[in-house]
Amino acid sequence: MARRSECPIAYGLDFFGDKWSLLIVRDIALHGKRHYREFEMAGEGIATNILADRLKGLVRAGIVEKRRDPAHGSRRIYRLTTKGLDLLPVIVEIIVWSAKYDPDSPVSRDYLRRASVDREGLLEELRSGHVAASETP
Amino acid sequence: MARRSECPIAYGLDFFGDKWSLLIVRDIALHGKRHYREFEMAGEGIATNILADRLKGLVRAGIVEKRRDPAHGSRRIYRLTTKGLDLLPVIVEIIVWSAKYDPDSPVSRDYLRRASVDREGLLEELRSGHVAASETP
DNA sequence: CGTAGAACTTGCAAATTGCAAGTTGTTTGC
DNA sequence: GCAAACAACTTGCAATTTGCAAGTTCTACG
Repeated sequence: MARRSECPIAYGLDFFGDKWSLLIVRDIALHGKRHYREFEMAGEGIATNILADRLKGLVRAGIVEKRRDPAHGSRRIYRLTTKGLDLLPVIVEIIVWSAKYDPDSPVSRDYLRRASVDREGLLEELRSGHVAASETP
Repeated sequence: MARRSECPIAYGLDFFGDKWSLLIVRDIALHGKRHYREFEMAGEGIATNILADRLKGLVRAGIVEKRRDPAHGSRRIYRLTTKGLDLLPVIVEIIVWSAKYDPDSPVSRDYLRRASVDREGLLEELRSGHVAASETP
């Protein structure tokens, strides 16, 4: 994949600039999902071939890591790498923006308050418990 | 456009979840561009029909506002609304992420330092001088 | 009036997406 | 230990979207 320009925004969008990739990151980071099946069931109704394609892209980009499930050999476990967890600030800002402009937003006032008053604390909390297996010492 | 789910991230991505929309916002917010022609020339080589389509979408979404250029009647001026300016935090976080992971990132160390140490000041500075005409009192 | 510049629109081929069905590799139940 | 059941994909194909090139419209400007 040749990059479009030197721009950092274009660089990022080349990895997650589509309607699905960040939703997969959200499922892992915010909803604790780890299996293919769970992503498929995630509410937005992603097509299974697109899901496979996006997961492949995220793994290739080093944002997500794929492993066998030690308990069930036919299952795979998907986790965020540090690079993937570092997308949390982007995701939080999208949440804040949407909460402001979506008249039917489900985001609580408390969450928004915390995002502005205790941003680092919120991010730290979201990060906790999400260390990819290959990156544990 | 029916929304995909109640999720705030999906809500946002329905507006700017593609490879081009945020680059147009970037051009206006960070590079001071205002005319169709300038967007076309912006380095990434967007196709003219796609540009027209994205601009239409951004205007419909209330993120960008379109006006006649008082000086040249055949020109149009595109500006960010408050809703569009509120995307700056998202853009800044994408810049920070890309700077960390792009080995050829052009983002200066000073910029990154400021983004973490003086986030609000940086955002305020980026916002300045970008009030859409229809929103000025 | 004729030419130019800016902002699009249109036509069409190529690529991507979405849907449905099929395949492969475990694991579980009898 | 063999059959049915999962889980994770892959494949085929129609529909939509993208990208490229060329054309159109609408104010200037000389």
